[in-house]
Amino acid sequence: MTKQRREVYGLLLEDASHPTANDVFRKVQDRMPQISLATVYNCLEALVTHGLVNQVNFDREPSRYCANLQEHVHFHDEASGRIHDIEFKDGADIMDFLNLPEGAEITEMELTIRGKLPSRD
Amino acid sequence: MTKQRREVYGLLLEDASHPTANDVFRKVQDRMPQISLATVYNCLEALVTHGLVNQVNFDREPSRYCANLQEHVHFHDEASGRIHDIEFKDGADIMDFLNLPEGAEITEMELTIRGKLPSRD
DNA sequence: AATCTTAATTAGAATAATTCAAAAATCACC
DNA sequence: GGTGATTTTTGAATTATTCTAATTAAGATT
Repeated sequence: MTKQRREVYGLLLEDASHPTANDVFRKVQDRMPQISLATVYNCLEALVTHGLVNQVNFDREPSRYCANLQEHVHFHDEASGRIHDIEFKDGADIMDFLNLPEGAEITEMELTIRGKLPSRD
Repeated sequence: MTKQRREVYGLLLEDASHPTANDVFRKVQDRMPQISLATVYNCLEALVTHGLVNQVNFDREPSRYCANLQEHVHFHDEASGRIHDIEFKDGADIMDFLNLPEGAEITEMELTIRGKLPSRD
């Protein structure tokens, strides 16, 4: 854990907006003006490979990063453009939904939903 | 529907391997040597926007295209590198699995699974 | 404290998928 | 068959990300 990694990680812990590498770069620059974009990419990669952070890909958009390690689904609100974390219901198992061939093993799964959230007035 | 679009579409109907734009380009070239990669991209885009073809994104890999319009899930077999289409069980509704806020509307969803399929000997 | 070793950061160039722009070709319709 | 609109082509541009080489920093060792 270097200064830079701690800074990037700290930012992700506070900021649940699923920022891109560039977003992270701009925000971290406030506190470490000399940091480079490549370092931000390196830090994010290190955090991801060490399992502290998840990399989230949506369509062909730039990757986003989030420090919410609990298993969850991403909901892209079309109105606001924001991404929300949605949890599974208790006891829900995706295997129950799918016609998976006998003996298939799931390593990892990613579910992304696009839609509209009710506007809260 | 132009010659090129028909060719690209025909290929996708026959080829369920979820080819990338480049794969499509190389294969279509056999029958239309003068076609350009940009045209393949244009054709794919046209087919996608007209709803004949789905664009599938997995992590940061190149987009893949498939003409299977039935709602399905993509299973990335880590052993073979191949992508398989998996269908939902009858009557399965993803809404039943998720703690979605009241009133949320789903426009579109994409589920991708990484894992191992049993090797068939 | 000085030095050695290793790993991380930096800056900038390189890469790869995709998109864009302009000119040429093709198509649909009169 | 001509005309206007749309596509294709070619090649250049863009953008996110990765790579490279050089520098710097961080510990460990004397």
